[in-house]
Amino acid sequence: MIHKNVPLASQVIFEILSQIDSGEIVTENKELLSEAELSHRFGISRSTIREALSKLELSGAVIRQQGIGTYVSPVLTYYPGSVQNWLNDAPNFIDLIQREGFQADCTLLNIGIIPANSIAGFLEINPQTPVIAIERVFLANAAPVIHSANFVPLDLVEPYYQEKFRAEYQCGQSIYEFLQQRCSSRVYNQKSEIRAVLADERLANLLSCSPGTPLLQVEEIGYGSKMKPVFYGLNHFQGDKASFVEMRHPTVWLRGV
Amino acid sequence: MIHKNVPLASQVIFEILSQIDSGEIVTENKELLSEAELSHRFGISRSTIREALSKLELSGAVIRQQGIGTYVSPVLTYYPGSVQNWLNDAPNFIDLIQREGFQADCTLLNIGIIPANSIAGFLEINPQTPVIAIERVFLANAAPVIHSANFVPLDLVEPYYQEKFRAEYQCGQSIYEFLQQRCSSRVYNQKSEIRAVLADERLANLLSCSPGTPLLQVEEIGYGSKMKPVFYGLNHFQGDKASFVEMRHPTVWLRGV
DNA sequence: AAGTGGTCTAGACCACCAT
DNA sequence: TGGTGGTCTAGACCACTTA
Repeated sequence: MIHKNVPLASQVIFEILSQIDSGEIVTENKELLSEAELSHRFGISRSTIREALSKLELSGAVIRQQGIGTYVSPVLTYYPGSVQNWLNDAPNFIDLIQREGFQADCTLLNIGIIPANSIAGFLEINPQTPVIAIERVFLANAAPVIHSANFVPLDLVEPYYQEKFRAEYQCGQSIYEFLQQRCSSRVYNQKSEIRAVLADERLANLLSCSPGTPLLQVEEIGYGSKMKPVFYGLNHFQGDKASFVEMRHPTVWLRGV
Repeated sequence: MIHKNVPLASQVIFEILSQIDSGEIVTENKELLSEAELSHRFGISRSTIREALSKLELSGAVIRQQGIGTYVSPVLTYYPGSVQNWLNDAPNFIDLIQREGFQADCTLLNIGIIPANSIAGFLEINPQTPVIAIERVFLANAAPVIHSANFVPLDLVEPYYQEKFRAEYQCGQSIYEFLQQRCSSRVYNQKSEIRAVLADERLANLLSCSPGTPLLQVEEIGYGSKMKPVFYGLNHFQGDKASFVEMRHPTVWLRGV
């Protein structure tokens, strides 16, 4: 069942993940069918199969070993049915909280236009350049768990929206959705820096915890078209309620060089 | 200057990074030469050029935009000459500390054979199965900054080494080097979970900080051949002295699905 | 020796963006 | 309209592992 206007490799990814769930194409102890076999079974060239497998490998879903075969990650075999989660890891805090089974809410603390000042460097603009600042708290079952501050250069925001953002801002929206909808900008790339910090008076107050509580601080710079910085974000997560999971692999591995 | 037995794509990656540094193939405002132009200039098929660019994109070094072009990451343009660091992100704590300009040292706290017990699940073995446990502290300019505990199933360790690990263990070695050298195992894939925690009495003592100091806790499971778990690690980083940097990008992005 | 994934080519066509 | 990156194919050969 081939759809038009959807890359074959994407459809192959979806098919492979689905059939991993149902066990159709996993021969035994996590081993996947060979590339040649998949190519034949789907009626698609091996190059395209390989492209799909590459993406799956990079997302940590499988590993491939020359001369042996392709193996399925325990993350997938532990949680069969997790295909959808695997594909859509959209970092929307509301979704993130709901996915964990909590009632999710968002409170807007502040929204306004200020000079970039100390974050000008991250956004590669002048300190006087105005940015739109958005400060929010996200709640899980009514308890605050994430504090989030985002800053977007004002000249990116579409003119019509600059006039009425106070009235029309949608609080639950992720910064990516905001950039897409209000700035016609996509985030292509993002630099994240993760640290452990203690809650100060203000954060403790906003997150309903005591000062000195451990927090995960995530500082982000998002890059849009032509590597132009489109937002700066500073987020704090309650340490005992949040964690980051990451699958790692050798990124650029140079054999012999 | 083409070498044999080294994949062309790897050589292309190296050439591209070098020539980005020297500015040869960056036309203006971070824009790279087109794929066709690179293909012609290197005398290599466009598919191979594309493979190299894919890896560079996934490592965050460039972004590509359909209909526009390929752009170089600020990480590279900010720090020209950083090519080598970009290629070798070997997670060896000693190197990591030295790279930041400190004197690096390592202290072995404990090494021994114990039953897997509570970490058996992570290693997919029985609780009674023996594992080799290695507990270390890493120091920067003589101040302890990282506490590291690693556990490797004993049956992976080569028999000859099981007898004399106490005498011959090399403390500065990363767990990856240990697995390679003493277990003939490679780590293909790794799951990392990052949290913020407070130092307890014992950790505070080992890290020369007061109880209640914020720490980054990184819990790791390394997977080797055929997705077999080869080590479990629990590391703690002094929060104010360590941070993780990560370049993100849409991992598996399904157009239209 | 057989089977696996890894590399590489040449060429075709499509989707997107600027002008 | 022309140029860019994105998709896809068919086929060849290489490198590695296991038996």
